[in-house]
Amino acid sequence: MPELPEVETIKEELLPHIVGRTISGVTLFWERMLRQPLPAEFHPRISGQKITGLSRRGKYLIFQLGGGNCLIAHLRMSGSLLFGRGLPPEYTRAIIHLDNGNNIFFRDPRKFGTLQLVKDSDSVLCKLGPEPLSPSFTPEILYDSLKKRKAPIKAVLLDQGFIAGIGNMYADEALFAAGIHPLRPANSLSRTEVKSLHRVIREVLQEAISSKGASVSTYFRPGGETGTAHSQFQVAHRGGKPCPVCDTPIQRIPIRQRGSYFCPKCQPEA
DNA sequence: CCCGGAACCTGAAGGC
DNA sequence: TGCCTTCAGGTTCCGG
Repeated sequence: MPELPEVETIKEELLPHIVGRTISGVTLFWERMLRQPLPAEFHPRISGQKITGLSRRGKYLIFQLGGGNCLIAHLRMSGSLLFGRGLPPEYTRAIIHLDNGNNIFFRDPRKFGTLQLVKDSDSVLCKLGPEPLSPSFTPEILYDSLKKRKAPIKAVLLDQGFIAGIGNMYADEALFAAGIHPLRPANSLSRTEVKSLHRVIREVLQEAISSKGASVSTYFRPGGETGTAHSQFQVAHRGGKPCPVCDTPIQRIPIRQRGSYFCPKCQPEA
């Protein structure tokens, strides 16, 4: 599932191939992925637009276009963007055609991914919380915001309006690295614990970016390669296996309908 | 505002 | 073998 490190990798690897190119057209095989505007307005507005930049905010990818438009993509759970020419891969839901014959294939078996063309990217991105890797995200800000939340810390880390870009895998990894039980009420964390959590969130995300993301299930990089971050996972998707620190079997419990993996000994409930 | 649960989807995996 | 159920989870929407 693409989370911040996966989307960051896609952005970095796609960017050199597409910036400066012009979109000759977009093919939609699954129209419901287009959030706005309606297809009749979408096609004439995007065709012929030059791609002037590509950026990431949270798990969103933002294609900056000439003419004051932005194309915003979200890969949700099973999406990937594959770059190339030739026949579209299986499960391709949209194709962004470039003027030099190359394409961006939006592959998405689960059909959860979205595209939207907007004048102002902030209309979509304004509800996101801080970027965890930005300098303005400090331990003090994290502590103050956690104080206002009594939901399980795991659920709060997944709230994109609280902090942007963390998904199920990296939330589990960060909580393990900080030794914090995922069900702990967010407002029960001590200043020391929050300082530690703040540090490991950054470390876990930064290391995953260095490994080009985690290829569990359907994540691929634009060239079709996988990432290797999952090979460094301590607890995520490792239910029943021994904790790498203490050998206790890793537990899996549902929190907000999502599988949460943790070590009951290294991450005590109290 | 805050919280929890359903809905959106489809392939994979497990049960009988 | 084959049908059926369950699981996977990012986001949005809805109800309390």
